[in-house]
Amino acid sequence: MHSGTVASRSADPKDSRESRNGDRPPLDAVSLAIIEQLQEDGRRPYAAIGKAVGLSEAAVRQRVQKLLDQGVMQIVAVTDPLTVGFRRQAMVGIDVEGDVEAVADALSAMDECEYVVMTAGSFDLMVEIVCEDDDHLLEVINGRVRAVPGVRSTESFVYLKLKKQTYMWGTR
Amino acid sequence: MHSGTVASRSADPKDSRESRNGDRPPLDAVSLAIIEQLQEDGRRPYAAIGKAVGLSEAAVRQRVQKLLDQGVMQIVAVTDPLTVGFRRQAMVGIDVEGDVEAVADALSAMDECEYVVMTAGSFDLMVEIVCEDDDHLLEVINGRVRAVPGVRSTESFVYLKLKKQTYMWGTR
DNA sequence: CCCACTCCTGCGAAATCCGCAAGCAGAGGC
DNA sequence: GCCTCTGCTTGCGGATTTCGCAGGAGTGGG
Repeated sequence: MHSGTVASRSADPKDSRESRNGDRPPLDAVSLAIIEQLQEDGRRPYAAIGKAVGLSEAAVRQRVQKLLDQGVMQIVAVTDPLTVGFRRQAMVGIDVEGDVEAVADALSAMDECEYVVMTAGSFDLMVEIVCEDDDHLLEVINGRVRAVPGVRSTESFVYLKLKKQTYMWGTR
Repeated sequence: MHSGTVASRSADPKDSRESRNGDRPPLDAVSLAIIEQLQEDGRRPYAAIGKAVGLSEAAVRQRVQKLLDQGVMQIVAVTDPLTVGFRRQAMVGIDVEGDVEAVADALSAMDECEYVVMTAGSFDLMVEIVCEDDDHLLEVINGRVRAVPGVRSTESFVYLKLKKQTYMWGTR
């Protein structure tokens, strides 16, 4: 991932956020510290986290549970797609006519779209696509993405090599 | 995140992969199933995973440990950057003259660059940048990214709204 | 003042983690 | 055939962690 919006409930497999994100209280320093701990190791025990942030084990547990319930945070395994059998990835910039959000929703519904963001600039949308092989990628981009009503044009950037990927916000 | 390369050791805070990714054995079906379980819930107990994938608790424990050690998988907390105080994000497409990989390495060294990928197409690199505010973003893009030797030109796509973000490869 | 609400602490009971040992089965080298 | 290596299983305890619940402290409303 990237940075990004997070599923509103951890049980929910997909996540297309409807609500604005600015509606929640800004998150206090202690919760930030807890998140940092879990960004280093998602399985770190609550007691250890408590020791690090100055809270009891039970308090940490309650905070973590709330952060998960609120969808502020998810604890998940992340992998390198290449080692898991997805050999072709691409970032696709999309030019839209009409309702950009509607197009974004349509793209979000596709399994192959891992990441959908509305942007300012010469593209209205940027979409990351993860596929098994070239045929699959071609089918998704030329067959399905371009077929979405409102998509005026697309430009693809096929991934050659992933150089960096982190999850460390808050840690700086 | 996105899809992406993963740190070669879970202890390592940053990750700029040097090794090719195709060098590892392709990962068997059972490991895939374990990863799927942990993508749903990074804290799921080993016994529960074992029940789901048809392995003993001890075997799951060994497999997970190996996957972590090998850097195939990481278990981490992921958040919505907006709720954690990073209000400006952008995808930046970069045109490079000379050694693309060297530029990628230089960008990877910056904390604000969350995601760096070499691409084919009208950009040589795509970089995701996470910042606190507009001033910070401006400073990073115009001050630091453009200053990297070999960067010929950049094009920025400021994030307006994140619509989707998942971590579910293998789950399809 | 009292009530409701939130957040924390402390404490047992239950579950999980973790290391270890012994045994078994399949793959490969020779 | 024999040996080794790898990986899984079963079983076992002890240390650790999780989890639910009772209780206290602080805040704000009526």
